[in-house]
Amino acid sequence: MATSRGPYAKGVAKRAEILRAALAVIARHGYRKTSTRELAAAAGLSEAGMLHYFGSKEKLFEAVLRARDDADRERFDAADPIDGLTAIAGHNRSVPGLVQLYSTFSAEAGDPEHPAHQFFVERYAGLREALATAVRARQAAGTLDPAADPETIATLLIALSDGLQVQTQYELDADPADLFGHLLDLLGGPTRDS
Amino acid sequence: MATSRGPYAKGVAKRAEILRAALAVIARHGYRKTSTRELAAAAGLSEAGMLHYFGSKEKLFEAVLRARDDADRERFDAADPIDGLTAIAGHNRSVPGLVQLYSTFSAEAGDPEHPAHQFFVERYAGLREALATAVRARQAAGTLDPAADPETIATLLIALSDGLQVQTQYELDADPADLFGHLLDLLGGPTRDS
DNA sequence: GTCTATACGACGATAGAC
DNA sequence: GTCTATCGTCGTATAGAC
Repeated sequence: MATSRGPYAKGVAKRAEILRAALAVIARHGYRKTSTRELAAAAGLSEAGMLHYFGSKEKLFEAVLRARDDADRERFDAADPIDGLTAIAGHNRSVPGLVQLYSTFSAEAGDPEHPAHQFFVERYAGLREALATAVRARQAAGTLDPAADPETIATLLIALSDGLQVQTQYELDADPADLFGHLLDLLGGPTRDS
Repeated sequence: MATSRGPYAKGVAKRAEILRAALAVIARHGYRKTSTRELAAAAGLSEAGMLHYFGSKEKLFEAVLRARDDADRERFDAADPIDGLTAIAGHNRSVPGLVQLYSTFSAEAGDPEHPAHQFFVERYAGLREALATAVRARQAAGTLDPAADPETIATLLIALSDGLQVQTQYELDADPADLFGHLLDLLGGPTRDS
C-alpha cells in the first residue's frame, strides 16, 4: 500500500539508488563497455544482488531510459511537445553517454524478441500521438502548413530527433536544436510568405 | 599485382565468400545474436580462420556495411543523390537484418574508441557533401526553397533516413519512401505556390 | 598465406546457502 | 534480500600444421 514506509520501501529506495549509480557509469562509459559487474560494483552490490532488482541487464537499461523520459518530461513539459522535443535535443548534448545508450538500445531492441521491444513500441506510439496533436494545433494557429499530414510530420520529427542523436556523435558541427528550428521554419512557420 | 590470378586470388575470393555467408546469417538473426562462432560455421571455417581475414568481429561488420554501401551505390546510382536516398529507403524494407546491423552498429560506434568510428565519420561527411550538392542543384532548378541552407538540409535528410530505419522496426505503418516525398514537397517542391 | 586446435579472461545469468 | 559459486557463451590471442 504505502510506498514510502510500507514493506517495499527499502526495495524501492535500493532500486532508485542502483539506477542513480548506473546513470553515472553510463554517462562516463557510454553503453558499449558497461558490464553488469561494473554496474554492481558502482552500486555496492554483487551482480546477483543487483539482478535481484532488475532481472536482467536489458531490463535495467530499460529502467534507465524510463527514468530519463520521466526526467525529460519534468524538465521540459512545454505546452507544445514540439518545443519540448527541440529543448531535449539541445539538452542531450550534455549527456552523451545517455544518448549513446538510447541510440544503441533502441536500434538493437528492434528485434521483436528483444525484452525491451514492447517498451519502444509503446514509446513511439505515444510520441507520435502527442506530436501529431501538436502539429494540428500549430496548423489551427496558422504557424504550420495546413497541407502537411499531422501523423506524417510527427513520424518525421521523431526520425529527425533519433537520427540527429546518432549523427551528433560523428563530428557534426551543427546544433540539433537549430536544425529543428530551421525545419519548422521551412514547414510553414511565421516566416512563410503570405 | 594481379588480383584475379595473382598469389592473393584465393584470399580475395575467400573474403567475398565469408562476407556473403555473413550477410545471410545477419539477414536471418539480425545483429544482436550473431556470434563469430556462428559466422565462422556459416562460412565453413574455424573462428581463427575467419579472423585471419578480418581481424575482429567489428572489422568484419564494417566490411559488411561497406559492401552494402557499394551494392546500394550500384543499384541506385541515380543522377540525384536525394532520389537515391529515397530509393534506398524503400529497398531497405526487404532487408531488415541489414538495417538492424546498420542502426545498431552506427549507434555503438559513436564512441570515438570504437574501431569503426572513423568509418562512420568519413561516411557521414561524404554523404553530407553529396546531398548538399544535390540540394543546391534543386535550388538552381527551382524545385527546392532557396531559403534553405544546403548543408542543413543534407544533415536533416541523413538524420531522417537513419531515424526512419530505427522507427520502421516498431510497427510503423507509413512507407519511408513516402515520407521522403512528403518532406521534399513541403520543402518547396513543384507543388509549392508561386 | 591459409587454417586448425587449444586456451583464456570477461561476460550475463542461475542455483542455492544464509 | 543478498551472497558465493558456478555455468555456458562470448570475442580473441597464440602456436604451429599445412
